[in-house]
Amino acid sequence: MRAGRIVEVEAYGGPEDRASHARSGRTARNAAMWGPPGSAYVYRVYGMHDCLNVVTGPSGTASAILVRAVEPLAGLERIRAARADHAPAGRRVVRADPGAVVARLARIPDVRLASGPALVAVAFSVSRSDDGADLLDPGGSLRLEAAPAGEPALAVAVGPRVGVAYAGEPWAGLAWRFWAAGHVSVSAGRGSAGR
DNA sequence: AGTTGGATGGTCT
DNA sequence: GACCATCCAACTG
Repeated sequence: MRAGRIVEVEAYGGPEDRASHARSGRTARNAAMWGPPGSAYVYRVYGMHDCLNVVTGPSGTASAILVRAVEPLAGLERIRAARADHAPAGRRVVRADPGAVVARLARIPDVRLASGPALVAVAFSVSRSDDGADLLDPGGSLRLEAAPAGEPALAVAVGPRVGVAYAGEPWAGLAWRFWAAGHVSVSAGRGSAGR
């Protein structure tokens, strides 16, 4: 079993949100965004990366929470195996030295194995076949669970969403990204504001 | 340590 | 035909 704690998310709305995939209305790609709360919306970006969202609004309305980073807590071996086995979708350019890839993965600390939206999907083997899945089903292979009772709450920082400048204002500037303040597992990409 | 460019193809214009 | 809710490698300093 693999498990982790979500430490960074972004909120996306319906057709009115110019940064949301729902901005062009309902299509085959984004149909899951109109699904019931607690279901998954999984999409592919840049032709190679899959990303996991949790639908939050009532059925018939579009919404999604993008899971941007997870702190791995259990199943580290399996998470590393998933990272090692992962072949970038459709890649044609062969890596010069496969050994270098293994060495690079070995240098990544446990806490940073799922520090990015596409990395979350790889670490937990989420793919587009999970699109529409019920994440609240206790028997499901991919589940969203409440934090254990008594676990101290994390301080939450807020800021603008990453990579949505094209949407223009007010959408690009909305502070709809939420992360655990100062947490090591938060993503730190180019467009990202970091921890 | 920080910055830049390449990969890649489905989706929408 | 252009864009894209990203990641990694290869640079520069």
